[in-house]
Amino acid sequence: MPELPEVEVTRRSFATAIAGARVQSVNLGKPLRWPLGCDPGGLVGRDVLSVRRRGKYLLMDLDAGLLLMHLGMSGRLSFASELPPRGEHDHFELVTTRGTLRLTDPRRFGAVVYAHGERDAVVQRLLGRLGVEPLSADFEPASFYQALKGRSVAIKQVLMAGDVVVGVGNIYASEALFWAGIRPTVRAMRLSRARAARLHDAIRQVLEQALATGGSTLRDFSSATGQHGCFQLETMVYGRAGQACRLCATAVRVMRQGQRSSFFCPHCQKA
DNA sequence: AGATGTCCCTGGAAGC
DNA sequence: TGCTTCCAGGGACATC
Repeated sequence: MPELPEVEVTRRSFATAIAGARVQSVNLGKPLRWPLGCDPGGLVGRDVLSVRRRGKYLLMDLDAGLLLMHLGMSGRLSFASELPPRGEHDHFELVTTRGTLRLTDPRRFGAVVYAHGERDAVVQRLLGRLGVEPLSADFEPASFYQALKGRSVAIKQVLMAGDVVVGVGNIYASEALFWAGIRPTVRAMRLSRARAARLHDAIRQVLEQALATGGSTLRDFSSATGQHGCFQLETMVYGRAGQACRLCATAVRVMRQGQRSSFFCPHCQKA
């Protein structure tokens, strides 16, 4: 499932190529998570200026308005001058003078939403509460520690919520907590300054490592030009319940937190 | 305000 | 072998 590294790899794979393109037509499949929010025909003739990323959202700036795109869990973008015929899971297509951008999403948790501009209510609703970008200079240990101070829930759930730091999904949350030596159940406000700093570093390193290796995930992922990650992410705990920890050989455990699976090593990760 | 639970969807795995 | 059930997950939303 696409988390920050996969979304960023996707963005980089087509952002330059599509910049300057003019929209020629729009094709819609089955409904996605939210309606497009405009007449598809109204996009025809618009120019694509750039593609940015905020959290797990891609923002495609047009000469008038912008498109917010989210890959959900199973979404994947393709961009090419010639794509295979549309399949049953292809639910959004932007045909442009530079090529066709296509969203393939079997589970349809993804979305493409039009906004008139940055101040549009839909932008505020979707992006307004997002936390800091973990790979930016704004993500620094002191303010991260302060943000955790106000939260009484488990640290894993705070990471996943996205209002403190964005882009960290179930896989990278589990992995970062492993590297930081912190059990997923520890209440955020109970973390010491030193442990918060270790977690801050772990989040950065896990995401940067994934990004550097092409955003490979456990499941099928490829960029908009069909490139796969250059290796399968070797997880320490995620998806490894019952298997030996790669550091200490203790059996990795799995538990449920807020309807999600959390994986941890009971020896390497302390309460 | 923060915390909690629910829902959306379908492919694949597991269970019978 | 073929059916049914469960599970994966992001994140908005309603409710407390």
